[in-house]
Order: sequence, then structure tokens, then C-alpha cells
Amino acid sequence: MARTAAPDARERILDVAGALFYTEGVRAVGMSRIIAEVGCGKNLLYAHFPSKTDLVAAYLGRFREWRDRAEEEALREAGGDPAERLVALVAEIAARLRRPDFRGCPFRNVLTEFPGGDDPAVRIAREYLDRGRELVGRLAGETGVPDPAGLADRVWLIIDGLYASGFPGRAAAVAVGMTREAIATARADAAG
Amino acid sequence: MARTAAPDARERILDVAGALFYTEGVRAVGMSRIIAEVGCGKNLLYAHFPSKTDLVAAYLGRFREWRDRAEEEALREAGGDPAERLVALVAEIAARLRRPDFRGCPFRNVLTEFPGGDDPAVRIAREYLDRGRELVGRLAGETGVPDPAGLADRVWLIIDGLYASGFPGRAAAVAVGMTREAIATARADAAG
DNA sequence: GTCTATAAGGGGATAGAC
DNA sequence: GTCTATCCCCTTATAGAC
Repeated sequence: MARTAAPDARERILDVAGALFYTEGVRAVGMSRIIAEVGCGKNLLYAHFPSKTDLVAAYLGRFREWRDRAEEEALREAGGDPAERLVALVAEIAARLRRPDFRGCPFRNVLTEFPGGDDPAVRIAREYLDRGRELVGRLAGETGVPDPAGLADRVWLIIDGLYASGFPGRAAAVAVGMTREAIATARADAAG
Repeated sequence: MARTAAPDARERILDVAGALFYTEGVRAVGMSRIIAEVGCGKNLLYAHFPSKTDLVAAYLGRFREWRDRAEEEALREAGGDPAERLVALVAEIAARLRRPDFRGCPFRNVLTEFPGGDDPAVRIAREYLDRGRELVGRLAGETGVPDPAGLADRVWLIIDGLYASGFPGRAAAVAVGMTREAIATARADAAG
């Protein structure tokens, strides 16, 4: 069927592949499996994505766009206070954990599956995490606390813990409070 | 030479396999690779470990023994105060992160590589993490704070963050302080 | 010209046999 | 220790349907 060029083919493939990669792992899902579940021919997939690495990179790239938008929105709603922006960042992630389909951070997962790798996909994952870490460092710096690096380390530890948690619900419940505490402690050190 | 059964064969295999699994990932390392690096024949390896899953399970089992010993020692040195024992637990993990060969938690890594799996290996990983989580919950309960579950959640989030950190050195530097803060806050809630 | 279906190449996986 | 069996991986190529 479908003689007319399907402009959504790429999206459909990415939908299926992304869901499989995320829930079962990149290494666990073969190209044949993706092709079978998309219900397309091999050629179509390889026309859009010349190799599996390209497909994984596209999967992560799309995830990154999605995350960037959510992050921007959370920061915009938080207003201009750097401390509130830090809290909003953590709160947004915590909210994400409550989704039933949450299965960790796709970027961290890919890095765990391909340690020491250097594909386009792995590079996207590393860059994403580095950028996130930089953002936290920047916001911590803007709070004006005496030890912004220490505050950034604490907030980043909370974020890492959120994403890695085997008990996302419980982690989400305490992450925001811990972030506020970290900020309060950092400020109290100024007084002491 | 050496026709006599080498009693350390099993340990040698486990040494090589464990190092490879840990640094490169379980799925990334094939049996042939392990056999080549051990320098033994296939028979020897399959005599000791009938399948790859068994080898992975043995790798995790050995890691677990190692962790249990380190944990016990840290707790013994910490004395009887539950709060200090919690801190010691986190400090011991933080110290581990500083080792140059640290590459995350092997149990969490295996669960990331085999989500939804049910091998003996995966079961060991899950049980280990559940037991650790229970220990934290027990210690938090013994501190006598009004919300021990909340304290346990916080400490566990810190531990998760430690193991998942892409910047282990920085995480290790702040984890103990955050643990002490979490305890102090939990106690302050009693007063407030 | 766009997609599907099928076959096959080349490699490496786990595992078993001798 | 070598050799083989079997399977699945990613990828490419060929051939046919609309």
C-alpha cells in the first residue's frame, strides 16, 4: 500500500525506535526488531538512518529537544531569582519521574551502555549532561552564595540521584526540599 | 606444564571477566574476549561457568561480598550512634568514588543493561540494592527522628547520586555534608 | 519514484564436541 | 586447544508492487 511518499515515516520510525531503546536499552533492541514493529521495509529505515548509530543519535537528539523545551519553560515560570530557578529545575525533573513510563535518563543510560564510546550518539549524551551541569553551575553562581561551586555540586548530586533512582516516587518527594536546604545552608555559611 | 588442576583458575577467570564487565559493560564483552584475555581454553571457562549469565552472576556475587565487608567495617568503626552510622555509610561510598577505576555501581549498571531481565545476575543486583535501601531505612528509623522515612529517602537519594555521578570527585566532596544536613534538618523538624 | 519483501554477506555471539 | 554448530547482529543488494 502507501505509494505516496509518507512524510511522517521518519517520525514513525523514531517513535517506535525511541520507545524501544528507552524501555529495553539500545543494545537489547536490534534493527530487525524495530523494522518489524514499525511494519516497514528495511530500505525505508536505512534510507532515513544510514546506520544504527545515526538512529540512536536521532533518538537522543529528539529527547534533548524535548528536555530543552521543558527546562526553558520551567525556568521561565520560575522568574528571575536564581535560587528559585535552581529549585524549579529540580522540581521539573522530579515531576518527570512520576510519569509511569519513566525508566531513567536516556543520556545516562546510553553512556552506561557504551562506556568509552565515541559515536555521534554518545557525544550527544555527553554534551547534554555537560550543558546541564554548566547551567546548574551558572545558576549557583548567580545566587551569590560564598561557595557557588559547592552549591552546584550539591544540586547536581540531587539531580544525578533523581535520574538514577530505583525508587523515583520517593526520590521525587524529597528532591525539592533537599535543594532548598542546600541553598539555605550555602547562604547560612555566608553569615557564619 | 601444569596438568594439575589449577585451584585458582576460577578466581583468575573471575578477575579478568569482572574487570572487563565493569569497565566496558556486560553486553559489550563477549565470552571469546574473556577466554582470550584469560589465556585459557573454552572448556575451562565453561566448566566453571556453564553460561554467560552464571559468569555475570558470579561477578556480581563477588562484588557483593566485597561491598558487604567494606560496609560492615565502616559501620563497625562508626560505633553505635545510628546517625553516625548513616554518615559512615555514605562516607565509605564516597571514598570508593575516588578510586581511579571507579565506573559507577556494577549492580545499577547491570540493571541498566538488562531492564526487565530476570536472570540470576539481575536478581542479585536487585536484591543487593533492596537490601541497601532497607539498611538505610533501618538506620534512619533508629535515629529517632519524627520522619524516618523522609530521612531514609534523602540519604538514599544521595547514595544514588553518588553512584550515578559523572563527576565522582565533586559528588564525593559534598555527599557527607549533605547527609549530615539531612539528619540535622530531620531533627530540627522535631523541635519545630 | 517510493515502498515492501526477501535473500544474502560478513562478522561475532553463545555454546558444545572432540 | 581447536574446531564446529547455530544463531542473531548490522548492513547491503536484488527484485517486485503500486
